[in-house]
Amino acid sequence: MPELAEVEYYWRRWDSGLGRKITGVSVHPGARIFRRTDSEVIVQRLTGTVLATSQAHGKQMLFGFSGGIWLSLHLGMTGELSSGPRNFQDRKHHHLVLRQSAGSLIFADYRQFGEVRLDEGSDTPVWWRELPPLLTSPDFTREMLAAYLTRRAKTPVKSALLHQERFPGIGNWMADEILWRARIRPQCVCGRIKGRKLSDLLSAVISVCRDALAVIADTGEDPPSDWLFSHRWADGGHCPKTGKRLLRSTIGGRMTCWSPTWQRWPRDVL
DNA sequence: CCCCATGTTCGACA
DNA sequence: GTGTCGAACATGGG
Repeated sequence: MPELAEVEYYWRRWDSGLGRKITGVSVHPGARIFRRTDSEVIVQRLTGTVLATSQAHGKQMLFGFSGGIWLSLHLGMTGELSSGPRNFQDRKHHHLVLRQSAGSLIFADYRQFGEVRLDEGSDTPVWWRELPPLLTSPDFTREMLAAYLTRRAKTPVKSALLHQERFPGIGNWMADEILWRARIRPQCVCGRIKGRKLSDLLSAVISVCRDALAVIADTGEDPPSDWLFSHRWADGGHCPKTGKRLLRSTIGGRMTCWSPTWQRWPRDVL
């Protein structure tokens, strides 16, 4: 699930633990999510600290603890954050549980494409500060987008939108949603997107991020049925704009869905 | 048993 | 340097 807005939703599941002490940490040693930072290190460093801050940036989340400890989480394909009772009994996929007197903060990721990382220092980790500008911030500009499209001139725009170095938080369904709003075929190579279409793409990137956050981040609910979202998962879906059959195929190794008559630009592409 | 999956990384190769 | 492809990771669902 987790793309920009779902990450925002999950990140807030740990709000109940802010300002509270970590009395213990339960881990599943050897789980793949600990491939970067050993689970024992996490237990040692976090136990006894206070969860002080939390923030999200695209698909990344960062939790700050007293004593200059930073825990960052990536949800991968199937990661989830939640809270539970103090005596929460961790089961098979609850790989990391932070214990507090008032409750438990839980990270579960059954496929374990997600990752846990620990950094130390009085300020946020350097890599965190160097993350690319959020797509909803004024620092993400038309010039930036244009430059990236030029650099990836031969790449299908669908694939380019998945690059986290330029489009932090965009995932597979958001990329399809953006191109549907901009009325651009996903196979279109980046080098062809200029002028009016560049403007369409820019506003679609920003509006899909904004709207997804507005709709999903508070409740975790799916977007409404007038988005492409709910029609793109299986063969046989219909475009909410035209009512016509959606097409699906693989681009850059990822399932892609589009509306052939609605997204008819460029006309010579497929 | 088979195939598929909202992610990322890495190696091989053009 | 750019781009593509497949594999790998671990698990469950159809």
